[in-house]
Amino acid sequence: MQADKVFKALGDPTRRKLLDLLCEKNGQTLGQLCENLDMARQSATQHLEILEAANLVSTVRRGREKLHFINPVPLHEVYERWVRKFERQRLSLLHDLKKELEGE
Amino acid sequence: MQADKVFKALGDPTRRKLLDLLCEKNGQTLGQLCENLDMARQSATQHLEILEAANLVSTVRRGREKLHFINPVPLHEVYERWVRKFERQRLSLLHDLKKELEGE
DNA sequence: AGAATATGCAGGTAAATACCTGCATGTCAA
DNA sequence: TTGACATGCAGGTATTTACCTGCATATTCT
Repeated sequence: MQADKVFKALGDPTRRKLLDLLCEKNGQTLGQLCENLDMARQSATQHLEILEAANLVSTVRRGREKLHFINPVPLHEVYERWVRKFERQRLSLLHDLKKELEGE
Repeated sequence: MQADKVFKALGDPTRRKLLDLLCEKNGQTLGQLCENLDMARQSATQHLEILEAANLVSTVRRGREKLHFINPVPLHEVYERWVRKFERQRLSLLHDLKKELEGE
């Protein structure tokens, strides 16, 4: 997993919207995705390239079209490494701050 | 939740390291955190400000020191919105791609 | 074949980002 | 009260990012 690419990919509202669009209807072409985006096609292409580099989207060429599919695996890995770790200690981490605010 | 700030905050290795450092020992001062970072103090301050703006870190002033505490809540919210959604459909999303690769 | 369609490639710009140095302020302790 | 220490503030630079326009290539359909 490359946490860096995954988080950077998710750190942009356009790219999160692309994931949501693909979640509604997987396997859309570049053109279909662009219809929902309000930016030039080439800008959308760049966003999709970033999602692909983060392995969050896989593509398949079909004739002159390019189909885009969500790959949920990196999200799961990010969750395992970056969310569960803190989730496990959630209450004790909050307790640390509370104790300090109350004056030790 | 501000997904944008949270993901952008997580999209930098220094900031993820800061979270790991605080996870090992919560409530560290700026100076303590800097000792583990290999960059100027002011650069670390900027990273901590970004984590604080994303609400991933809360601070408490104690005399001339500033203590830093992890706040795990935004991570949990990001998980609920951005991971569980895809996790629920994980197998069907992967199936879409597999089907396409096999030629419909 | 030729026109329409879908995507790729090559730049170019403005704003954001991640660093830095230098100096100022506030706090503690002898 | 003065020196040492912890942090804050101001500004400066190089790189990355998120857009764009214009043109090229590849595929389909008539």
